[in-house]
Amino acid sequence: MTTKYTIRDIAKMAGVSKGTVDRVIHKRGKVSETALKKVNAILDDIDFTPNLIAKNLKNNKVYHICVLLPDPKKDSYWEPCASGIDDVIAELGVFGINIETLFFDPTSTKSFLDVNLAIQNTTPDAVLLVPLFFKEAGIVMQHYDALGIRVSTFNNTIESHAVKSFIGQDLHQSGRVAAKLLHSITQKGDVAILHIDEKYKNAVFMQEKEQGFRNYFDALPNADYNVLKCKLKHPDFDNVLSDFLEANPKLTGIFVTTSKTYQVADFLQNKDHKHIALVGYDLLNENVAHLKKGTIDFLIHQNPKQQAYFGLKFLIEHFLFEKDIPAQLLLPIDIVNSENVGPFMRD
Amino acid sequence: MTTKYTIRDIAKMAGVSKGTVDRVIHKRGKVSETALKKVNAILDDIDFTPNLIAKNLKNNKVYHICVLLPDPKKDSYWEPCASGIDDVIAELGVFGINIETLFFDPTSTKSFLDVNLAIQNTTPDAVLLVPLFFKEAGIVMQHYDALGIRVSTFNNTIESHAVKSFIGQDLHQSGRVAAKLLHSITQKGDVAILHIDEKYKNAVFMQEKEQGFRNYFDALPNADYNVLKCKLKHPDFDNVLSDFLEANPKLTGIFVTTSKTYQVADFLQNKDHKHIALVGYDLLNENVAHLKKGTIDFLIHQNPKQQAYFGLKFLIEHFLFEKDIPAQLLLPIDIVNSENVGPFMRD
DNA sequence: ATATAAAATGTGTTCGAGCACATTTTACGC
DNA sequence: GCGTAAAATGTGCTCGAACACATTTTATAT
Repeated sequence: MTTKYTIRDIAKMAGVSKGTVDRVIHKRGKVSETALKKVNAILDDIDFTPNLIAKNLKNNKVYHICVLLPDPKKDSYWEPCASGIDDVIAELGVFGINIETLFFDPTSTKSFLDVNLAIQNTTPDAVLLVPLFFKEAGIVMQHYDALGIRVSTFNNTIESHAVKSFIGQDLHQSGRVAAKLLHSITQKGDVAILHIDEKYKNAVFMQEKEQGFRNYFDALPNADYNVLKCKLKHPDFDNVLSDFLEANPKLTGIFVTTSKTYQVADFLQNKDHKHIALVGYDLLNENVAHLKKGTIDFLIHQNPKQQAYFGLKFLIEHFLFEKDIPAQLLLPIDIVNSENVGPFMRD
Repeated sequence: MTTKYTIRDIAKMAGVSKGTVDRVIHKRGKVSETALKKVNAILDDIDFTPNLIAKNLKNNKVYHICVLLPDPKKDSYWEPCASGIDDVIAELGVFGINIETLFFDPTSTKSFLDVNLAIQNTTPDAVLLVPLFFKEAGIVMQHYDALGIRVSTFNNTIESHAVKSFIGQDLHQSGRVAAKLLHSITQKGDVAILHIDEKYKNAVFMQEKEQGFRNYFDALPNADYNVLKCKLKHPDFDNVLSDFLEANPKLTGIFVTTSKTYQVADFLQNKDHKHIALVGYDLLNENVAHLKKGTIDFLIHQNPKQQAYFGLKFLIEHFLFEKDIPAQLLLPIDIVNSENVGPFMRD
């Protein structure tokens, strides 16, 4: 157990006043060579960490942080983020913190730009956002950079050196997890990657998952598997899928690369096929219902709640306690079946 | 955003001194009816939460908390706990906190009692412990209770009303998860529950898992499965297991109820059977090696690190920020295969 | 009415860091 | 040696809650 020193203790030990110690610690100058040496000698001896409680009390600042999410009303995938943010507030709200949550329309780049502009006008201390649109996100990141506003991102990466911190998952590995799951369930046969076109461009993320998925099967020693691929898009979703299934009777497993997995499950449960293994993404209510019925075998949980939680927590701890924000945090890729889904859903 | 009031603000609003406000808030008496009414009127109007930073600064107490674990040298299952505790210290160590980690021999009830006695003599503010031995844990819990020392437990439950807080997993559900996994992999055939006798009594936990496992298969509509059971114990581990496998040629899956799953995997990999699906517990290095080789299909992660993390964090936040400690926290039951094991292992 | 106890209320200090400002010391020119 | 600017150093107040202690008000008895 290390003794806790105060600047007053150090001042006494060095034979100077606490003002001088303070100037040395903060390198504010106006300190003679001799005094500097005396104080540094003490500081080298002991490990002094200033009392952050006292520091915060003196500071007495309410940090203002904006959180910018795609509107959960447009895509319920984002719903759990709110509870992640609430958790952070419950945890760190005792220190003065002002969190403002804002939404943009995930189908509209304009909405994204507009809301970011509004945020910039309020000059918050930091921003946590989902950089859904590559180009536009890059632009707003540069604006924040110029304004000296710290930004953290989560959910998806963008190629911008303005991004200082990212929370998310390894999507390539995520594809491998899906592959391994289908491999475990099906033993052999044809497996299909199924992309469902979203209104907004997440094609890059789907590709990363696909690559991981293929990468796994490619490396298998005996070629028991064929990896097929199918792109679905409304309104001819049902027709294309129907044709695809008829064309591939040996199909034993399907990997859906988006959270719209339930749409495939809806389709499959109406046909009375032999069971086709189904692995997809995210704990939407619709997906969980299929998971419990057995139409979906496994869901991969991308954990938007935890992503928002850590993103916000890191920012606040950075301001309050001067902690470093990790450049990247890759969260575990949670495998969920009908039996362990419970605790993941209490949000 | 709510304005932050201080006791001085309230004093001014109520037309009294901050001393009176303080007495009202802390119900210290010595306040006239009229003053009480005036202050309470203001307190009802606004929601006043005292500045916990200032409170802590005034308090200026270093809380002393003991953590008591089974010795990781005797059972490496406990190794990750240390890093969970380190995480808490990294997070909350800026407030004066003195955490002392102690170990007991998981094969010796005497060791458990001895170390607890030693802890009681140091009169810490709180204790976090693994109540491995039912009877002895119950006894020490009562001692702590009598001494007014707050205790939280994790990993396993004991029937004692002295237990105020428990962090762990739902073991019955955990057995169901294992069952569902074997069901997913094997489709049909015989499945076996395999208990490996430990030096210390965790029979009750193994039973809970067994009940969950059976419960799942019992509820399946068509009886494609037989659930078998086998108890293994050194030194005739290999013989008994060998006989069991020969006696049950239709066996397609095994559920091992302890972290010694690798011992079964070691055995299976030396026989050149057809593949028998294997599901077990915990991310010991030996287990993970088998997981990556494919000898073990799934591991259920009991997450000792997170258990220790939350157990300790709750205690500290209780003392520092007056937060309530949940009576029970059941952590997610993590399903781990060869592909998502990575992020769980960075400890 | 007045002394005196008792109750009520107000004041001032503490916790540790940070910073403004006051005070002291040093340097340098004449 | 002295004056003055500049550099160095020290002092004191602030943040908000808590609590000890000082002061004022009220109640009760004589």
